[in-house]
Amino acid sequence: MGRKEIRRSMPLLPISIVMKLTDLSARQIRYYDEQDLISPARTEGNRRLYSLNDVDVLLEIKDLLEQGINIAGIKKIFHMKTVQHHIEDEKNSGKINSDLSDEEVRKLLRQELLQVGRFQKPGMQQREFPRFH
DNA sequence: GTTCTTACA
DNA sequence: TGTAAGCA
Repeated sequence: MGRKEIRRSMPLLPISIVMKLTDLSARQIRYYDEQDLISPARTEGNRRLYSLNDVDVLLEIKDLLEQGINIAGIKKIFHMKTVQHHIEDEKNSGKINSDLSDEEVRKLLRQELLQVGRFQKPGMQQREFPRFH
């Protein structure tokens, strides 16, 4: 992890500030924490301290939520993003994906993304799904 | 005064 | 998710 990432993951903000920054309620922010979508640090007094990175993730969650995707779908999308990042890391570290080609992996991820549509909140209007390359 | 957990509508 | 209670 580089210095830049270390700064972005530095615990700095109390929940009141994060609420204003994301326009999410304390209830929602704590709930997404419970769902392991974010992992804010804690003070000695057990108060959550959020990083700029946490704020970014919360904004992403908010965006996906507004697109009608539920928590299960958001978790899946985040997981896919993680997998994709690992693939890119391997690629950049000189390693070669022996079993599946890069294109095949993207194809699989795309298929999974389409399945996220089954994680739509009931009674919500359909909107375009986020794109993956 | 602010935040936390737990519980209930 | 909102809100209230009782703590820290």
